[in-house]
Amino acid sequence: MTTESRLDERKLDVLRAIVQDYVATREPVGSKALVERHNIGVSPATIRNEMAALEDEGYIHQPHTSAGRVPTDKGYRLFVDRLSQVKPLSGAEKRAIHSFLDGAVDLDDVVARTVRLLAQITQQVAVVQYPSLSRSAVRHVELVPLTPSRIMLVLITDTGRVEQRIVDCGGPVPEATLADVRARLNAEVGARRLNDVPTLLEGFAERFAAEDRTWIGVLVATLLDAVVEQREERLVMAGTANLARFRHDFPDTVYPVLEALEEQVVLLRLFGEAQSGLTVRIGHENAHEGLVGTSVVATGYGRGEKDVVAHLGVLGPTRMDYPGMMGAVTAVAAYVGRILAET
Amino acid sequence: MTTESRLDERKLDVLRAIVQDYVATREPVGSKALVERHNIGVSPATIRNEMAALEDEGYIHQPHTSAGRVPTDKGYRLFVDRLSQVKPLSGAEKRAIHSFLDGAVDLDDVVARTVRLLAQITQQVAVVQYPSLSRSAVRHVELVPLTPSRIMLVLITDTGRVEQRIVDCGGPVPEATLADVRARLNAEVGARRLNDVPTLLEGFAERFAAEDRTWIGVLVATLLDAVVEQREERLVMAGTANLARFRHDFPDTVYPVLEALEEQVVLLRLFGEAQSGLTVRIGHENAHEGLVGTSVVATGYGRGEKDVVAHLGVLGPTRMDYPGMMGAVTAVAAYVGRILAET
DNA sequence: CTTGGCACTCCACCTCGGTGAGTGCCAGGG
DNA sequence: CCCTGGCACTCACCGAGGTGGAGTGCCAAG
Repeated sequence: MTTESRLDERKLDVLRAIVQDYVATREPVGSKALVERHNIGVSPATIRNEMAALEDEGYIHQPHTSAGRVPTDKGYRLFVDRLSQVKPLSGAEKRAIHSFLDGAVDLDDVVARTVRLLAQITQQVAVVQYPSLSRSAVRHVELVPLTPSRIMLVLITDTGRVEQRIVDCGGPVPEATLADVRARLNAEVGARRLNDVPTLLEGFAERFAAEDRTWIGVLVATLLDAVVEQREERLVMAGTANLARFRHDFPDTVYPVLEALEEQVVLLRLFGEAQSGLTVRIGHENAHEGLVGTSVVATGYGRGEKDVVAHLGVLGPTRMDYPGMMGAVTAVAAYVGRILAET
Repeated sequence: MTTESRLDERKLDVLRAIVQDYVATREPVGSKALVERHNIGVSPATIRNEMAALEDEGYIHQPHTSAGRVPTDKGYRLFVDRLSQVKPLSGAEKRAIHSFLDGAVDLDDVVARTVRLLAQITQQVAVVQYPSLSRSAVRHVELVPLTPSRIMLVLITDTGRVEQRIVDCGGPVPEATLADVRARLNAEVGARRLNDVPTLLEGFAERFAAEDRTWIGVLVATLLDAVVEQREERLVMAGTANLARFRHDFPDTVYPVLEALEEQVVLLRLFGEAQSGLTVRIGHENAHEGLVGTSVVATGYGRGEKDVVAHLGVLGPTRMDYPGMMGAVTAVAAYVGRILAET
């Protein structure tokens, strides 16, 4: 049948071998070298025929006549989808995750350690997204008087995130009123999802005495602002130095890549389109000019299977060790999830 | 006299011209090109003699025979110390600072915007240190019950920084007791410098009922931990992509520089040794292997002249526009200081 | 379908002068 | 005493060949 003839078993073996060798050596792999390194029981000439077919189908590509073959993005895609499996971490790496992450004191620290860890074990650029506000729930809202007429509003979420805003009330606010507002605010939104907060607080100010409604309105508005804040889709990154080590893998320079990485928007989109599970995006699939030539391996993380609060992942040249990266990313995500669940 | 002969006026002019031309063109500057671009009223031959003297004294250096001259670190040092003055920002740049920084909502945001701004106007790598805890004062300590026996401790400083810790009390704590502790805690340390907090809280737990002393002891210990936390010497960085643009200025590669920049310790030391005023550190003066070849222009910032809470600065190739960098760094520091003073 | 052989292609590397910018030195002039 | 023009010298840079080797495609035979 056609599927059999077009993706015959040995042809896939050849593709797999090409990907592995090219990832290992960064040199176009020729038919002879291939039969030497892998014990396929056929001659170079046979391999050449297979290669010609693979090239016709767009899985590999020849930089120039009389050079070996290099996988195309399509070739890597097939490799990831069908020819490889996630490589579990070594014991040493698992232990490294434990010792590295266990000392974290708060959310900032967890995120900071995670990103450095990921960069270190993958030797790539690591990106970790802060647990998104919108998917978490309110743990507590605190109102702290700074001066008689100014209040600091502190929003604490169950992911451990803390947001703060200063509210100017326009005039002095008695401590008793403040305590009342604080209590009713917490009664209203405590333990509720942030997504629901805007609905819950509709008409909140009207329940108070007329003279207080103005500043309470401002207060609520500020709180809502903090809740929906887009900026809060924050990211941290580490391991950019690793890019320089792979500079031979980029057509001319690392510059466009570094540039793309500094644009928060680009990075957020990288994750925005990602599924909650393990996602691999290869080369041109990234749909950003600076990132053709790079692949992203990402996954969601959270306090449980279903509860994805953000994403994390690594970015490197398309010529990367996909099975290894996938293993590292999933393992780190799982461990971070466990830590989040504990706090 | 000897000083006159060793640093004669024209020789300094020549050095200044060499630095300026080299910074502008990145090419070793020869005697002929120099007389053409600057209207010094002498011939190339004369300049050659001056150059030979400057080279003897170690201010400039010849990459190879029959090439022009390049300033040495010592040459840049003299240029910065005696041959240049801080270049004020253009109106457009000042306006950019305003519009960029004015929208900040909280401390994190101020820091994030500042570092991006600095990277953008200097076209170098920008580094901003978070206002250090140790130099700021307590604004408020909040205790939020999460479960009957667990409390979230939130420390708010007058620089707008917020620290949080979770405290396990081992058993249920009545709300009334908690309120009492909160009130007395704030009475004790409110508006005091963080440095003084350990002393102020000595014996704090003893003032309460015996059955509460244990958990209050834990609480105080956690608070002190947050106060002295070293990790809090945090930094943010932006503009690493600019390094790639200057890759021709680095002997072989940007890699060691990126690597050095990823080590928090290295960066902290960069600032740690810096004065509160404007500091320029050139090439080997940085005393870090990866950073020979780079210069750092840094300054302290804070809510006033005397009140330096942290540092910020830029890092780039030694071949940088020192007067411009110095102007940008001081201007940004001043503006950030003003914003801090407002909140 | 596989295999060895063969002719061909093209990159990577090296060598080798030519060119030009820049220097150091020297002797003459103000 | 300092400046200047002249002159010989040095050396990086560049482009033009020339060579070797790896790899291919095709074909005829097994």
